[in-house]
Amino acid sequence: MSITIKDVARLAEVSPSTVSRVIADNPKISNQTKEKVYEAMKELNYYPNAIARSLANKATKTLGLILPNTAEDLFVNPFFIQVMRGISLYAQKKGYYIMYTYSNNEEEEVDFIRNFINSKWVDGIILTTARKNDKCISFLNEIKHPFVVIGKPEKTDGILWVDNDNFHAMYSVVNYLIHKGKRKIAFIGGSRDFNVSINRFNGYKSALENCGINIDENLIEEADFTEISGYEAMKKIFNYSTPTAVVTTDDLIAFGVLKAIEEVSNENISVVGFNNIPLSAYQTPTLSSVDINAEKLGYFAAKLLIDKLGNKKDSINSYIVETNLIERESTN
Amino acid sequence: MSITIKDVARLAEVSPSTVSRVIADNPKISNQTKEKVYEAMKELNYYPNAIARSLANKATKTLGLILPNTAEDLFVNPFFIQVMRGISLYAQKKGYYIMYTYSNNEEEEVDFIRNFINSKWVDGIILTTARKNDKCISFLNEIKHPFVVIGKPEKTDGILWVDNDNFHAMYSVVNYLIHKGKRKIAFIGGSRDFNVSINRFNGYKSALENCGINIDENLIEEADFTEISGYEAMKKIFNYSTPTAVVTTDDLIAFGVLKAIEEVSNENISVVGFNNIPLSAYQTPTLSSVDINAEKLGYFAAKLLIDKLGNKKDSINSYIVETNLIERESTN
DNA sequence: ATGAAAGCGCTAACAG
DNA sequence: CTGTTAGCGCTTTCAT
Repeated sequence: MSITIKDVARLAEVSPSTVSRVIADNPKISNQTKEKVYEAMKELNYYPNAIARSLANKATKTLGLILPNTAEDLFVNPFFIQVMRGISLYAQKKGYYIMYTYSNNEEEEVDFIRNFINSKWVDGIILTTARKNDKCISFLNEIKHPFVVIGKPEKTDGILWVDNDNFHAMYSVVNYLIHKGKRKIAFIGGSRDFNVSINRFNGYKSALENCGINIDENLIEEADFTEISGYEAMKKIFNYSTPTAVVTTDDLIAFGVLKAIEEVSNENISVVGFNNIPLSAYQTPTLSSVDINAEKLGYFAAKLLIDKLGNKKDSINSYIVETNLIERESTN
Repeated sequence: MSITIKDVARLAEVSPSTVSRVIADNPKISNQTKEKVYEAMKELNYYPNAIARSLANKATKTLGLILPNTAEDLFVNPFFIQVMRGISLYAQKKGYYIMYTYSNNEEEEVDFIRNFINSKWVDGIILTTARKNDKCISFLNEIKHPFVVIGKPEKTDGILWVDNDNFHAMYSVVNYLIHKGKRKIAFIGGSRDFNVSINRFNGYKSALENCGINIDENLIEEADFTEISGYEAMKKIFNYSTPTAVVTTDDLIAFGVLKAIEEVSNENISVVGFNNIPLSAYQTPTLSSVDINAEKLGYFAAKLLIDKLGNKKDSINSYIVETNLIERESTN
């Protein structure tokens, strides 16, 4: 009942293959017949059937997006929505579609990926996080299916990825604090299971070393991505000594730090968060935080993958997205 | 190079159609041959090609999700992420896939919908908002393509929709405040372009009327979904008089109200927000707010649509998702 | 530059 | 219960 290529062909008095060529904008079709065909398409209100095209082309122009369900801060942190929007922006430009899926754990993620690929639904996969020893990455790498990772994977050979320069971002923050006269700077970071955490920690260390400040292990704590955990980590540090500044790898952690500081009512301790979630502008004091430009991360992830799928042979295989320190009251 | 149904057929020594029937779990296939076929599939590591199935079935088992790009609170309000998760939950259960798309305005939304449908990508559409005089709804209604709306549409005949009982939710809030002894209750609502706003306003009116309290037009203001706008609306009300409570249709508006109240430092004015976004727990005072259960909205939207697509003839065509007032300091 | 025909992988009458 | 056959709508050699 749908109008097909045949109907158009009949009306335009050409063969179906000619119509197909017009759709694909094949150069060796005379402008004259092109016109005829376009008119017929318009008259019949014809739209190509994407499924049929996909079957014949063995490509769907669809990307599969793997979203984690676990991230506790999924609702507080607009990271994923921003990433999705960035992806969508580039994908739409290039006529690509996005399918998303949530999974509960790494195993399930691999299952979804396998399903996406085996059923031939997607041409490529976008992973929204890079874990230590990531099963999704190794799986995709093994079967050699096109994919891109948001976050820097451990081994990067031949893998597409986008990320902030987390080392540099933290390095800059610490440097900035040092130049404000702070020398006793504590570090409270997230789990070392995530490559981000490690990279940020290294940035912290290098900045200190570079200024000839000794690393004090007692000023370094690990926390999970919650406020309470940040609070406790700060308490621990206070038990040892009082730093003049605290850098963290996540805003929620920083919120807890602010709370702990409030209790000792010391107004001279600077605090910096990471991710610049909306809540940070609402803390007292308002929290300075590093904006990671999540939308751009998504945009370039899509670009990398789509360009690769388009067989641009010489295409680059990674992007670094810049970060910006948003200065607020907590670093005044 | 992919393994197809034919390869399986050959190995299992049956015809392709038999294999197809096994995939579709057709009841009239002997268990014996079923086993044979399953073994062959396993041995060959066969997976059905979803595209080919879709073409033959004239159905993709895919839903199209229309996300707005305009919503200013997209990043502050986890509404959409929660809705997406709810949708995904039910869809995965039923073997459905989700494609999402962002659009910049109503026109563009209609374009995306048309494209989704004409290209035959999706079996049904999920709209995440119901506007006054909604073009997407009327378009979909016209072409009679299956869809579901999150939010109650103006005319509901034959349309699938899920929503909170916004009338009742606001009615309850106002009632609750009255029983706390408040009688001079102001209302600051969002644009009447959204059906939600209208319904909530009606709930407000009814609750007052029901308790024999006269509606005072000077205590009623409209605001857009921003803090500043809420602040100004509250200022306007203060110019006229000082209410004992303020109900709003959005947390951001309520934030502005809190700020205006803080300036006159009156601690006896109760304030209630709507949506219960994470930020509300971080205000001073912490903001009481109505939780709308966004994930459930998504879940039931998917259920409604998928069940309909499954031709469950007697299936219901709307769901009401409950709301909960989360009491915090602002109503103490 | 254009047409004929085979095929992408699966499904669904129809026949037996 | 199972096989044969003809599509689903589009693309793509291979001719001409």
